[in-house]
Amino acid sequence: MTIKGKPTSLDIAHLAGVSQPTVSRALRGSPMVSPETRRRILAIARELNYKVDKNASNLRCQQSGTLALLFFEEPAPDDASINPFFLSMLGSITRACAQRGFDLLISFQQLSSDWHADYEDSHKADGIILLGYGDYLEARTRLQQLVEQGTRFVRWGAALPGQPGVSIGCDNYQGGLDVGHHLLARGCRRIAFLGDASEHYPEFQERYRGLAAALTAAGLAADPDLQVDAVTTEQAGFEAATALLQGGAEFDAVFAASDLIAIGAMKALHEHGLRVPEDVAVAGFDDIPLASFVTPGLTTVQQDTRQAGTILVESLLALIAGEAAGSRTIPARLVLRGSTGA
Amino acid sequence: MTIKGKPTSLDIAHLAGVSQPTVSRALRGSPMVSPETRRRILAIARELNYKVDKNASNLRCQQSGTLALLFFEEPAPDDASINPFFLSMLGSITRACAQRGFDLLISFQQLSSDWHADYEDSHKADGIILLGYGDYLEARTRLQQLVEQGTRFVRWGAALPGQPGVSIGCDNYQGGLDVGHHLLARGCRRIAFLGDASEHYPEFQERYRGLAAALTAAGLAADPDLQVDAVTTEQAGFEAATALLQGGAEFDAVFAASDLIAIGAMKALHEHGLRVPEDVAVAGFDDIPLASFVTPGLTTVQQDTRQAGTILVESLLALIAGEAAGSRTIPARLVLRGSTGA
DNA sequence: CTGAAAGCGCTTACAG
DNA sequence: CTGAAAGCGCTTACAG
Repeated sequence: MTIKGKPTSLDIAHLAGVSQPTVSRALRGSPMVSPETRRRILAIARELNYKVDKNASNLRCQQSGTLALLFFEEPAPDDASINPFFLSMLGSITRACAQRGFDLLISFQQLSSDWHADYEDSHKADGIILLGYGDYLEARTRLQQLVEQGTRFVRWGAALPGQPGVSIGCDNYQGGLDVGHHLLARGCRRIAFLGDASEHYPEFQERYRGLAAALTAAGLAADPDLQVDAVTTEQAGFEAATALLQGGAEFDAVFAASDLIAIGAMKALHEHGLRVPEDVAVAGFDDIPLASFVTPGLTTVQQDTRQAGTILVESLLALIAGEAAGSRTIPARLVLRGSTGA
Repeated sequence: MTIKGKPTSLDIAHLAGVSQPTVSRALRGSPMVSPETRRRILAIARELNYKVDKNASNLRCQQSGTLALLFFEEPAPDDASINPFFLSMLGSITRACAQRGFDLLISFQQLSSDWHADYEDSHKADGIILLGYGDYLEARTRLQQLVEQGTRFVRWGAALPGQPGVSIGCDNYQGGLDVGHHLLARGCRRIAFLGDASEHYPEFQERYRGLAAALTAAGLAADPDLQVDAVTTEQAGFEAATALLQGGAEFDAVFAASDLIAIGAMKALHEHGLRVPEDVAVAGFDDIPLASFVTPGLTTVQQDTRQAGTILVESLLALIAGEAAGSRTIPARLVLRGSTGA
């Protein structure tokens, strides 16, 4: 007997001399199949390289065994500009999905496009993971829509009160506080902050608040002139630091809202003949792989991406299973390297 | 009329007072539907936020509208160690898929695991894109299996004669040649190569061959003692350069098989008190985003990831459509920066 | 322990 | 231009 095209469970059934449902049961490990029958079926299935058709089983079961990962980044002109931190998250999310037998569908979406719930509505995914340092105030409306439509989703971001849906994020405030304390302990007094510190970017805002709290505790105040907006790219960090230098601002340290910003800032400092850390100490946030490989190594705040990915996936699976899942904050950890003289 | 759960085409049909197939036709833009009927159906569909159930339509049409992207990297202990170059490819592949209305399923696989054709056999994907600097000789057997099973796939890699399946790669030989010529023109005579140069890694081997050809053309010879194996990580580059330095090797330039290796090597040189480019010139390969942001900027060979992603997707879609598709090589472009004194 | 039956939500000939 | 019918390949009550 020759089978044209991919084998189906009916083909296996004919070959094994049983009914098609029995094949299905055997393949799914149902206890209601005799060991002998199961063995025969599995052997044939293996020989034919049979794989259950996911479209059929998903249709029947009304679920997909797939999660969708959506990046909602600022419109980026070039493909290469994905933040390495998120790519590290991507790795751990992929792994967490695989461990639980879920596939991962990914998509890089503009904040502006009309993706909301598309993946779930079309049954392509059972739930959605949102990742990205986008403008929170713009994203908020869409998150609200998702909640109203009953879409299952979790997002990586500042886990603050009053947000729609489930957010998993690290303790940005504590991280900023730690960096502030550290820089102050190294003798820095005028600490510039590179990154948006408004409610548009709650994570950066929290980091800035942590820094400001450290300054206040030391009897100092955060100087608004030393805060320069920057999105999360080396280029933005380079430009922000350059602007600060050309504006004649005086500072002895830079706390960048992300490592990419910090690396761009270090380049600008270098080009202006300033030494790191002798003239200006620099600290970042994220601990991307390259943070330890720039010269000098970059002091930064590590976010545990492995843990983050696991929690994101587990929280989403809980939502899908109809269980409760709340927002959570994971710890941040200061990592000392040469850029602050450590 | 209230609908429980997600609306189906049958719900729309009832509401519009037509049959269910007519709804399907209208939604798919069939010309065999009167404008008036179509308008009514589309309005209702929009209002109910109806989306075609992909599982059902895929089952019916026997295709998935999805491509699978599989990374087959060396077993990596930590999630963060994905080569930024591939992540850049990931971005362009995602975009190319989206433009053509295909979804992208991704998976990070070990070379050792038993994924071959799993995605396609289970109808989860119509075809597979393979990405990774794995050991080619190990991968080869699996590629051969894929070809035999009739799986549609394309891979990024050295497009050399005699390989199973379709390979898309850049002109590694020309890139290595360009780097060699450039370093020689800067006065370098003893050029170390960091990276495996055996047939296990044909891309690296080609880069090395290019370098060797440049040396030969200048009346010099490649010194085997100056070639040190290294996989594509900063750590490996750091270790390879350190080994070279501690072994007392004399060299005035380093050509790293990838930017990550180069960045690790630069750190090692720095720690040994050697200046780049004054004491040792350094060049890499890939032009990852950070290459321009390390200090000094890294001279490297750019592979056009946008074009690569587009060609990979187009070639795969051609295979899926039953058309012929062959291996292709895309140009490499030397990018000069401070690390070679440019 | 196994089989006959129904049905998941679509798409596509086949009639009219 | 539209509808009735069949069927994609599964899974899961329901009988026995």
